[in-house]
Amino acid sequence: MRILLLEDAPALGEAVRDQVAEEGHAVDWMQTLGEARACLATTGYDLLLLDLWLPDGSGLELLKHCRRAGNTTPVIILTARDQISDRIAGLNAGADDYLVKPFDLSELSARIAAVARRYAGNPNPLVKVGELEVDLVSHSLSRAGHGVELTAREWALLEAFMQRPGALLSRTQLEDRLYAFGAEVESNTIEVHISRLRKKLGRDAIETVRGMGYRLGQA
Amino acid sequence: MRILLLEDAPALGEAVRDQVAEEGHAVDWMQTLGEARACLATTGYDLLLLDLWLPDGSGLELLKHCRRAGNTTPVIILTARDQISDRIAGLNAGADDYLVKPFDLSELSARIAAVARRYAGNPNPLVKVGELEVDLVSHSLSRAGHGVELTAREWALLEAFMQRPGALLSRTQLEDRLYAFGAEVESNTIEVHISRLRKKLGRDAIETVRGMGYRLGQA
DNA sequence: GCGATTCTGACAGCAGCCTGACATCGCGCC
DNA sequence: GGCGCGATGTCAGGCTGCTGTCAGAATCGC
Repeated sequence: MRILLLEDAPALGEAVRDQVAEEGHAVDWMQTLGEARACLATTGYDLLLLDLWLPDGSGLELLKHCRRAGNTTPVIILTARDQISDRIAGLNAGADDYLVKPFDLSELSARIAAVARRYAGNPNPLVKVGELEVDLVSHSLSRAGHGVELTAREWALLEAFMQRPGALLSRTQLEDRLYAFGAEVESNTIEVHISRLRKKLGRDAIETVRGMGYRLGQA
Repeated sequence: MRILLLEDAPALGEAVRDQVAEEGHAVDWMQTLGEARACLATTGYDLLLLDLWLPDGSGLELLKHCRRAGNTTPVIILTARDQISDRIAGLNAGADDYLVKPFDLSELSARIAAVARRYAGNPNPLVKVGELEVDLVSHSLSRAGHGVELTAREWALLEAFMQRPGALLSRTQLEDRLYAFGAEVESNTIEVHISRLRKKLGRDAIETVRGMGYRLGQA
């Protein structure tokens, strides 16, 4: 396959390039958005490996632009640390998979192989929290193997928790997350939504910290 | 097979010619409408590869002319990127498939192979979703074994869903997909098209996720 | 036991969605 | 050019069920 690698860190870029090349793929390694854009305009690729944070912009922009243009080339995102928010944004923008830095080169190989297979009908990547399996692409969710439907607000709540795993979120933080600026909410809306979420996810899925807020259970 | 390639850009034309020739097909590469017309008049082809924008006119004219004359030779259109209107016009004019520039030569090979298979009487690979069978190559579709005709917009919608199986697509994503940049759409066009698609595909084919978007049913 | 806090069932209002009807546009045909 | 037809965009009326609100019950900490 012909692969475009966009990664500004020299050490990592070189390592990835060598690894992938060794497996028989043709790799074009670019270090800036501009270069990558130029390559995309002139060459067809079978796979894109995108770092999100680059000196001249975000790889997300590149991805969105491609998708808007009808380009369906598979994309694997390389995110810094455990920025689930980045992953969510990436998958929403049309990425197929993601890898968290630092990653094992053999894991990268596995994902590349998986992407190749995906065209044979493999499922979307899943994020697991306890007995929950979250599919950020299809916005679907299963609990202990059984499908669960969420409403828009419930999904937004769950996303808020997933972006900062294990974090304690105050009611105010959650409100800021669910409602646009200025849209003040009175009463105990958040509590009600937490209650509804618990009914669907299981009572222990969300832990109450009295006087402080809520936390997504790690059980 | 004997293939007529009509493409005025020298670099691309040469690359395509070499690639296709390498796969054992006979290629006649022409750079103007006039030349191509002359070839068509004197030679029988198994496949036409048409660029739409040429120095002396539009490949569309050639295509329409052929179809009007009862010529059913398979046609693959090579469009500049983002020109969705061109694609729609091309398909309406009787093209069998299109490729968006820049495209991967291997993708071109795949499409040509698909044409060759059909030519040899073998069916294209079908994608099945529920009771639907979709042939993305020949742009044909059947529901529960019975053929279904879709309009251009309906195809574009269905394609968007098929390219990311199971994904939840927001109204905005779908709009980006159906309409070129800048062509702002007001009102509930997407909803209406979804409704029309459902009428043809069956009510359960497309699932509504209130407040978030739509998903192609997996049933 | 008592106050503070949180949970949850019930309900009404309305945002979001569906769909039939109509206007418009482009295209082919005569 | 005139005509007919199908595709597409727009709109409005009607319906569904999400969502915010409230109040009473339950729980917690002391």
